[in-house]
Formats: sequence, C-alpha cells, structure tokens
Amino acid sequence: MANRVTIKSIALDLGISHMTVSRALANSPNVHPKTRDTVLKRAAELGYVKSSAATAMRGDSTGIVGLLLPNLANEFYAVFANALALLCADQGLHLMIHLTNDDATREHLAILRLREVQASAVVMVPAPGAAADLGRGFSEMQVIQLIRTGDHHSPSAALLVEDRGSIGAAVDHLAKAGHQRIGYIGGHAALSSGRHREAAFRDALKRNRLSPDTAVIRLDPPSFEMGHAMCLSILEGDTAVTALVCGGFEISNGALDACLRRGLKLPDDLAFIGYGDPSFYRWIEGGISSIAVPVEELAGKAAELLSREVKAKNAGIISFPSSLTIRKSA
Amino acid sequence: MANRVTIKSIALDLGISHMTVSRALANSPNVHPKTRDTVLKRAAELGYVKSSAATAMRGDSTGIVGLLLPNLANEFYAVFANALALLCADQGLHLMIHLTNDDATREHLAILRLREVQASAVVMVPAPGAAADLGRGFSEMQVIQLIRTGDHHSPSAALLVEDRGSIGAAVDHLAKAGHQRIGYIGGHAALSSGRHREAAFRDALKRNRLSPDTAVIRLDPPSFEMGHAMCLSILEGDTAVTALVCGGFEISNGALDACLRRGLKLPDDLAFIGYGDPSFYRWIEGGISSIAVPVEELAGKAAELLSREVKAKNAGIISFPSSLTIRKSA
DNA sequence: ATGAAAGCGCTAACAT
DNA sequence: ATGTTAGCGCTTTCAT
Repeated sequence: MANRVTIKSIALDLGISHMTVSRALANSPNVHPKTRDTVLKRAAELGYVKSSAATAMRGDSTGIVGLLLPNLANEFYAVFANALALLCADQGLHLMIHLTNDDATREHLAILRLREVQASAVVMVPAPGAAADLGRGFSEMQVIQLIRTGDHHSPSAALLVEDRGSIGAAVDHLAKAGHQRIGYIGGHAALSSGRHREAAFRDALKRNRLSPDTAVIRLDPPSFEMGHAMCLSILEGDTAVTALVCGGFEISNGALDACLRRGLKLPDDLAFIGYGDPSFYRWIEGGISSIAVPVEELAGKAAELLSREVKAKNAGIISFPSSLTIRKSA
Repeated sequence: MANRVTIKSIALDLGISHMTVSRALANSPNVHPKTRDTVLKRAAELGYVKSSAATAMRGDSTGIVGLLLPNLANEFYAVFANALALLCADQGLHLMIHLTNDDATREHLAILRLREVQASAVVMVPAPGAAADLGRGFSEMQVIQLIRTGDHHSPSAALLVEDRGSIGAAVDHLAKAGHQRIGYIGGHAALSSGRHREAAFRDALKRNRLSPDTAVIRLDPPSFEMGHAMCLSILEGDTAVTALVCGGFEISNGALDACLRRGLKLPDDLAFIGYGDPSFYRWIEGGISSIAVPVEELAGKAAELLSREVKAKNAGIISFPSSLTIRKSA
C-alpha cells in the first residue's frame, strides 16, 4: 500500500487539480499542451500506474477474459491457450486461466471468481455436469463455448469442431484396409462432443456394412487415464479388435501410451487413429495417424469474437472442419 | 451494467442498512442470527457477487497472481502452468497468464498490466534483455523467478534448476560410450541458465579429457526454430559429431525434429540427449534420453511461496536438482 | 445489534 | 483551460 502514486498525488505534487492530471493522462484536447507535458513527465518519473480497480468500479470494462479449460497438460488446450493469450495481449485483454479438470464444481467456482472481477468474457470448454442455474452467472459476460456445447442458457457463441467427416473417413480408411473389428474410445453422452463423435463412428460403421456388434465401443468421462484403461480393457477383451479409433484429446494420448507400453507395433499389431494430432505424433513409430483439429483457427475466431465489442452477441454456432491425417500407424 | 446486485441494493430491498448486509455477508458476530439468515438468503436469491474492484480499491489484496512464461506450447511450461493453476485455485488466487515469447517488450507490457490490476505476485521466467528500470514496477509485488535469474532489483525468490550435475552426467555417459566429438546447443549468455549450462558442458568435457575444440557448441536465443536450425548446421558442418546434448526445452524439441525429419536413427546415427523430458520422449524411437526437470516440485514451491503472506519475502535462491534419464537414444 | 459517515482512485457533468 | 462535485461498492471507525 504505502504511497501509491495516484492522479491526486500527482496533482498535489504539481499544485494543480487532479482533474487536469486525469485529462492530461487521458489525452483530452482540453488541456494546455504545456500542462499536459508537465503532467506526463511527472507521472512517468513517479511511476504512475492507473488503477484498474478504480475504473472498473466506475463501470468501465475490466478487459478481463476468463479461459476455462479442462487442463493445460494436453497439447491441444495448451496450444489453444498459447494462441489466445497472444491474441488477447494484442488487444489489451487480460487472460485469466482456470482449470476445471472437467469438474462442474471447479467450473462453478471459476465462474464465480470471474464474476467477482467483472470479467467481460469467458472462453470455456464446458464441463460435463454443468449446473443449469449457473446461467444467471453469465448475465454480464460474453460466453464463448469451445469444442462442446454446455447447458448454459445462452452462450454468445459456440466454436465447435465438425469432426464427423473425419471420424467417418477414419473408419472408411480402416475398413478399406480390411479391418472388420474396430474399437472406439470416446467421451460419454454427457458431452455433446462425445455424443456426436460416437454417432459419427456408428454411422460410418453402418455405411461400411460393419455390424456394430463386431465393434467395441467404450464411452466414459474422458481423460488420459480413461483412455489408457479403456485401451487395455479392449486389448485384453475376448473380442480381438485389429484397429482403434480415438474420440478425444486426452483419450488419444492415454490409449497410445497403453499401446506403446505393451510394446505393440502400430499398425502391425493394431491400426491406430488418434485424435487432436499433437505435434509429436509425427515423431512416434514413424508417425501416428490422427484426426487434426484446427487449433489456431479456433483461437483466432475466439479472439475475433472477443474483440468486437459489438453487441452482435449472437454469433451462434460456428463449426471448424477437422481433417484426417494418415501416417504410418493406420 | 444495468442493475448489479450490491450490498446497498440488498439493504434497500430488505429495508435495512447496507452495513448490516455487509456484516452479515462477512459473518460478523455482531448481527442478529435471524437478520443474518435473511440477508444471506436474499443475497443468494438475487445472485449477489462481491465486487473485487471495490475491495481492491480499499486496499485489500486482489489475490491476482501473474504468470509470465515464454510460451505454453512447450510441455514444460504448460505442465508448470497446469500445476500452478490448480494450486492457486485451491488458495483462492487468480492466475493471470502472459506470454513473453522471451521478448523484453512483451514482458514489460505484461508487468505494466499486472501493476494496473494490483497483482500481489508474479511468477516469471525472465526474458533475456529485461529492462533494468523495470525494477520499480515490482515495488508492491512479490516476484518469483523461475528457471533463470533476471536483472530485476530484488526478486523475492528464484526457483532454479541445478542441472549442472545432469549435464555433466550426460557428457560422462557419452564419453564412456566412446564419443569423442559431442555437440551442444544451448541458450546464449544473456540467459543465466544458458551461461550455467554451457559452463557445465565445458567442465564435463575437460573432466573427460575431451578438448573443447573437438566439440561443436552453438549458443543463441533459445527457441524451437533455433534448435532445429542449429542441429541442422551441426549435422551439415564439416566437424562430424557423433553425439548431441541439448541445453533448453524448446531447443531440445527443435533439434529432435531436425534429426527425425532427416531420418536419423538414434542413437546409431547420432546419440541424442534432450532437455526437459516431456511426456512423449518415452514414446519416440524407443525412448529419448534427456535431462528431466522436476516440474511439479517447482510449481509446488512457487505455490507455497505464494501462500504465506509472510513478509519472509526473501526466500532467496532455491535449487531443484534435475536428473538424467537414459533411454535408447543415447 | 444496527446505523451513519468517510474514503479508497477515477471520470462524467457541471461550474468557472 | 482548469477546477469542483459526486458517486461507483465496499469496509473501518465511530456513534447510537
């Protein structure tokens, strides 16, 4: 606390009114150039910094943007945060990061905190069991949903990945290679993305005249551990699958880890198609095939929506196409 | 703005003084239990949220912690941020992330922003050319330096990695395997970490009776691209090295990428020892050897220093030992 | 147990 | 061009 430099302290120091200081600092035309220079110089000398608490209290935007992510350990989220942080900095926005771990309670708490600091917007990957009465919490905030749609009353926008085509293409690719028994590990039905991806997988199965009964489908709350466990359970099951498709970022890494720890050769022992295409997939086993999600584009769009203060708050649902990257593992 | 719910609006609604509301909300003993319940109930109904701007203006801590990192794309930084974010959430602290891209200007700007919001602390990986006169900027903030020490007047603490032992061990390992010409790519002298690691490399060379002239050392501002370029330059140089040691997180990934793109077999074509040991190193080429840095411990310590409001602001330099993980690549 | 007043730093709206 | 006043939401201090 001590002796913070304020417009008043500068005014006192200069023997003028604090309003003149305020105006000078705000570059108002109504200040004598000479006065303005004096003020600016003294302010710089004293190390004056505007108090954003004070301006926030007056009702000005805080420029704080919340970013709610399941985690930062998965490369997709990290790279998204990276891109968004850079873009936000360019716009003078503050990024406040909260990790939800896909837990509704943590999400709830994070949003409460953002309301306290009067965040002007939130970019969030909605957690599965998101409480519905949270809706009111967003009254003043622009809400941009990412990857999944949550149960919030009226998000300003939803940036989704149209991955049905890629998932279909993945199955087509495997079917054409002769695979009859294909495994799928994905998010559970509490996730909009989980539902969509599973449906895409089943559709593709049917289209390729593969009975769902010959497939092995595992759905649960997504995580690295879940992907790992489900992959093992599939490998150890009595239904021998010859190919595996992953329907989630963390799941993909978990399943891959399970395969490699087991010493499986991809694609000889198992054709593997991951999800999210992190940078290192191209380095593993001659290249891991996977569904690639356009991270930078997503972040770019989010930043764009954040920028225009426009009350065009209803950007609605915006889809970004994913793509299938085939390498050696399938 | 519209109609924010404040203690005054609640007081008006209840026909009591706003002070009673304030006390009730703060769980003061000086409120009739019945009154308190009424207030709490109404506040919940109305969706009241305390304005942190108002309390900040009164001088209370904002609980905002700044995190200045070069980027989030490298797994080390991402995992550190992940761990710290979780720990901070537990302590009710807000994490504000700014990426510096190792650029002094961005760092400067980020710190200015943090001063504006009255951040109570910053955890930062100092950028190379950090302006010295920035020191004043920290007057009110607890500063925790990470990985490197910067030119700031008096950081509250510095959490460093004692990696000289590991770098030495890496060289020992390579020398014992018969390597005579070893390459090293690391950060330039503007970085405290760069200086230390290079010194450790040279010391190890001498200890193993290898002339520095037989080695190829490349130093520059660290980045993925730099690691990539330097690795290529070493591979294409006329001095054929048979082993490579990396002295930086991004450098390591960049160099690895260069090797793999070239189709090099590790360790047959080149013995490779990376830095930072990201999760995926164990999946590549049967396992990439590398110097492992204790991320979680670093984050844990940072969180601990953040917690105790104690004015024991001078934790000084705290070192965390790294370790050498030998896998197949060397 | 409850209330009234003051002040944190800032700017819009009025003076002058 | 410069100054004065008031009020944003909150808590500390001092009444009642």
